[in-house]
Amino acid sequence: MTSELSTTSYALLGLLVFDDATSSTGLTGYEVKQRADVTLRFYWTSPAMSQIYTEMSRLHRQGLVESVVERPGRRTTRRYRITPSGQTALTSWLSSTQVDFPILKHPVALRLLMGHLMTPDHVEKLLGGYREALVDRRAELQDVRDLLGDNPDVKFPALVADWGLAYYAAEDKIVTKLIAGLGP
Amino acid sequence: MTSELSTTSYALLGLLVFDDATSSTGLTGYEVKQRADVTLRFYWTSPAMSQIYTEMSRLHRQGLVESVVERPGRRTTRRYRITPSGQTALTSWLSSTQVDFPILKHPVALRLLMGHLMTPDHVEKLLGGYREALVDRRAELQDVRDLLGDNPDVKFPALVADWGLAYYAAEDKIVTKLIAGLGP
DNA sequence: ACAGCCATGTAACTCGTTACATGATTAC
DNA sequence: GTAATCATGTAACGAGTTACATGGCTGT
Repeated sequence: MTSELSTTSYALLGLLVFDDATSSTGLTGYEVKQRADVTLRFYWTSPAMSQIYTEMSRLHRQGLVESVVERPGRRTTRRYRITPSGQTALTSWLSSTQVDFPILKHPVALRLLMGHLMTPDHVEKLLGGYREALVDRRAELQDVRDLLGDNPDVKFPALVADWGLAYYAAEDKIVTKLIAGLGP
Repeated sequence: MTSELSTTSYALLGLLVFDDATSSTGLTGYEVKQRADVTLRFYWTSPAMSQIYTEMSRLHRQGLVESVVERPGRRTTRRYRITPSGQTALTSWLSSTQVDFPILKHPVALRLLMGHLMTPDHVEKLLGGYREALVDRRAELQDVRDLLGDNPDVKFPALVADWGLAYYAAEDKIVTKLIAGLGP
């Protein structure tokens, strides 16, 4: 019955697991998207709203999440919570599956490859623009990191955020050197 | 006429540009795949064979590449070369398009996020396994880098390869620290 | 003769996106 | 009252993968 799920499905299930720990009534699709935007976005992807909803129905169909419909006013809101079956599925995915090597889709590096078709000025602008974007990204992730603090409940998310921050720092250093060494 | 192409299309066009500089008769789809495997793979993706062929027909339909059919024996081989129109398209893509921030799909970081569902031993194995994979990857890229040498024709590919090597080195450092700091 | 590489393509399918469509609630 | 945010879903499409199907050429 539990046919193969995509990694993204498991990622979303992971978000629900964290919510579950806070013994809440669950998350709406909308809220799942918000969580994804501050976590998954940095080292996986934050799926589009439409995909979140499709993914939630899929998980529900497979019994990995349960949904409760709320009607506080006139609006219908559906809250999702992970089920014990979902917990099991997630844990077994964590332990059993072979872990793929990360995939990097780097438009800047791709363009730099063809640097001989650009003016030196243009190449420098390309890399400079990337550095700026990197600074912004890093600041966004730093905000997330600050939010996590040293709360032991989110020890691992904090570790991952630190990882991301170190990665952005390294990338910044590399690109700075790259720019400096362009002339000769 | 030149409707929007995907980044992957331009990446493949980029491979043909390098081949063109060597004034060859062009590349077969099969050879394009081989080139992609040693360059694009590290910072974009190396498309499946089937996609290479589809992409080549698309580029051909749009006049960005020309194809020559060879029949040395009984087998039909089609070689692709970039056209002046393709050169223009590539150059204008390089200068005009807004450059997206890199996308990282990191299965290891994603799993670490849910570290509280794993045993400490398992977490360590996860990260350790990643470090090993990283070493392999790095060696593969180093081979490519060595091939490029200091030939000025491939100055930019060499720069990008160096970038990749520095990235893998940084990642290795970060993960090593991460493993060391897991206990407390 | 047999393995392994060279070579090309189609078909079915999945994942994910954007566009479309709709409407309630909240804060100013 | 009106803009922003909350909230949910469907439809059409694109990009990319695996599976399928076919066969020539080369080295041992």
